[in-house]
Parts: sequence; structure tokens; C-alpha cells
Amino acid sequence: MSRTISDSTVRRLSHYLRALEDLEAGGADSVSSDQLASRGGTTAAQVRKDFSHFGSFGKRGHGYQVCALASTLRTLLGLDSVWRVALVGAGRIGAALYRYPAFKARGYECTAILDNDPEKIGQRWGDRVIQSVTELEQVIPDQAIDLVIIAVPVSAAQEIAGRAVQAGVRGVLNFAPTRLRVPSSVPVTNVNLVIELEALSFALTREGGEA
Amino acid sequence: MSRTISDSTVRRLSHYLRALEDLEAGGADSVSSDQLASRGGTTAAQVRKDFSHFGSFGKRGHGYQVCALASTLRTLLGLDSVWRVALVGAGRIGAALYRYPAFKARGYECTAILDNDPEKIGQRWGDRVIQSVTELEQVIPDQAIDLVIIAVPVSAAQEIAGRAVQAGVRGVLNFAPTRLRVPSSVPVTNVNLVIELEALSFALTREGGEA
DNA sequence: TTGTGTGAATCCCTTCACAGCG
DNA sequence: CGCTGTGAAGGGATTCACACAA
Repeated sequence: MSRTISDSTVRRLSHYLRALEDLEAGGADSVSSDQLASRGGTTAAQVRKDFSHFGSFGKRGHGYQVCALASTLRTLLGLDSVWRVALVGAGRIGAALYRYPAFKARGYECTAILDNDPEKIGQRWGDRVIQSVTELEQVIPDQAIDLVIIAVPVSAAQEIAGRAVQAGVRGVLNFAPTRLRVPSSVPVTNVNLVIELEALSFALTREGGEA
Repeated sequence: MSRTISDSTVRRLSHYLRALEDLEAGGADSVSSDQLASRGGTTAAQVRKDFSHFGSFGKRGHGYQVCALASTLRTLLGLDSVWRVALVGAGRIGAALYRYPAFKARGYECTAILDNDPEKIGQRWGDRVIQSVTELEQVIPDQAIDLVIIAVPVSAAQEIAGRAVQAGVRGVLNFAPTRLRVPSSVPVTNVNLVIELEALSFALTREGGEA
């Protein structure tokens, strides 16, 4: 039970869970670290090491019980509980996220949508009404919001993050291409679409130059 | 001039570039590794080490010329050239990406949109018409597409990736939550929204359990 | 004096190799 | 046997510390 788990380990756990759910759907009963590795794009040793941080879940000579391991991973990843989410920013990215079916399936429930555009406030998305972002401080405690998704322009992102944390939010998923300053006790995950594309063009540029 | 540059280094270069562009807009002339570090969320030593992989761009005692360094980074990241992009999947995520202003600003030009939904084919997004995904093999060579953005469901993603690579695409930005199998010469960048959220709920679950 | 560029030291993650259990 | 769990080894990436140039 080590204290610190690296980010890459957590990401791999997510991959393993997805692979296990596929196997479950396919009716598989048990699975070896080798099989999980090939599905998850890693090595058998890595799979076993990843699990070893949390306990021992396999049977020597027989691998892992698909169903039990999936359940264990869901617990580790915090997918047993329902996470209450507020979406700030009802633009195109916000819209795409709000309807993303995988979110609800994994236990993330978006119970509030906020924006600062008077044209959008009052609009209806499904059965939910877009509220003014000025209500952030009421919404977060009232609805017991755990996570906030920031899908606003860079110029507004830091202010929203600060206010959300102040109001009691426990984690932030940030789509604005900027680094947010929040207390270290509040985890922030950044999704920066520009950086992902730049990583690609960097790779292509180099490969061309070195070939 | 080392051969292999790590992914994290590339990501940091993107951050530095963004910081430099801010400084440029603010009229700053030169900048120290210290200043860049605090804006980029890293350390001064890291900044200097990152640059040292590519050459030496600073003046001892005076830091870096903002404008010249920004230009150098743009070249390194391949932002001098225009990258031609095809978007496959005209759902909500595709729509959000297509209108994402930062893409065009960075030299990524989306010249084709493809989908398999008969209702969508023929629709107009701005001045562009959605084409059938069956035309993928014509579009990629005809329009000299460099990159393809995959924004389709998991069930279709691998097939699209394979066909796109076969047709001559050089890089893939994948939004489907699955690991694509492509030749190792074709760089793939994955954006997996579910994993990002799961990383958050993992962090929150642990912190609660250990506090 | 200031702040870069860089070998050396350190830390962390991955891989190896095998003991041990079913 | 087969395959897990894990200490030890190996490799990369970050950090340190300082010589050196402006």
C-alpha cells in the first residue's frame, strides 16, 4: 500500500478496467497479466506491479477473476460513488461534454450548467436550465458539487477556478489552455487540445528531419 | 542534439511558447529561465535543460530574447508549416473541435469533414460540406491531408485509423477511448476524457481515505 | 554581478528474474 | 507445471551545483 501512486499508473488502471469490462461482456472468466498487458498496451510485469501497489488480487497459476478484479478497480478509481459535477461554460466544448454518454455511465452526474452569456442563461439543455455564473457560490454548496468542469476561455478560467475552490469544490477538470493556480489539496486535471496537436506536429517535423 | 525527446519535454515546450507569446503581447523584451519556469509550472533548471536538447538560445546574465525564442520554439514544434487536417466524425466533439479557434491560429487547417450518418452527409458547417466517410481514401491523397482527427465511437475508430494510415495520413489525434493499432511510424495522440475524470476521482478517493 | 549551460547526483518508473503458491 | 507477487537492477528524467560567459 504505497503512499504515492503515479499518474501513469492511474491511467493504466483505467485502461485495465476498460479491458476487463470488454472481457466481461465477452463472457471471459479469468485473465492473465499477459493478456491484460496486450490489451492495455503495456507489459505483463507492469500490470502485476501496478496491482501490487494496492494488494494481491490474482491466483498464482490461474490469473485474475475478471469480474472481481473489475469491481476492485472500480472501487480504487472511485467509481462506486456518484460524483456531482458542475459544468462552467456552455459553449461547444461544454455541450460536447455534457452529452458525452460515458460520463453518466461512469457515475459522473452533471447537475448544473453555468455560463455568463445572457443569451445562454435560461436556455434548456435536456431537462436542465443554464444558470448565471454569478450563482456559482450558491450552486456548489447547495447541490453538494464535488467536481467542476471548466470550459470557458483562458481569460476567465483562473477566476472561475478560484471561486469554485473557495466555494468548496474538491477537484477541477480544466479545458482552458492555461495552468490554474489552486491549493495543492485540490487536484486539477488539464486537457489541452492545442498541446496534443503540437505534440503531433513536433513528432512529424522531427521524423521528417531525421529520416 | 539528442535523438529522443520525451513527451513531457514537448508538452513543456508548448507551455513555454504560450508563456512567451503572452510576454510578447505584454511588450517584454527578455525573460529568464526563472520567470519562464514560474509561468510554466516547472523549475528554472528544467527550462534550461529542455532548451539544451536543441541548442543554446540564451545570453548568460541576461536570459532569453522573448521574440527570438518564441520563433525558435514555433519552428521546433512544427508550427511554421500549415498542417492539413481531416476530421472524421461530425458529432458533438467533432463540432467543438472544428470551431476551436486555437487550431486555425496555430496553423492547423481542417479541409475535410467526414461522417457515416446519411442525415449529416451533405450538411454544411461554415463553408464546408460534410462528406461520406466512404470517401476517406480519395480525400486524404487529393487534399494532401497530414493529420486525421478521429472523433467517432470506439466501434469504428480502429477501422478508420487503419484506412486513414493506409491512405497516407501521417499522424492521428484520437478521441475514441480505445488504443489504436497503427504502424509505429505514425504518431498517435490520445485524448481520453473518461480517463481524465477517473484520475480526478481516484485522487479524491485516496485523499479522503488517507487524511 | 547575473543567469545560462551542463556534468553529476538523485529520484522515480519500468523491466528483469525468480521465489513461491496454487 | 503456470502465473503471480516482488526484491533487485536498470534506465530516464529531474534536480543540483557550479564553471563560465556577458
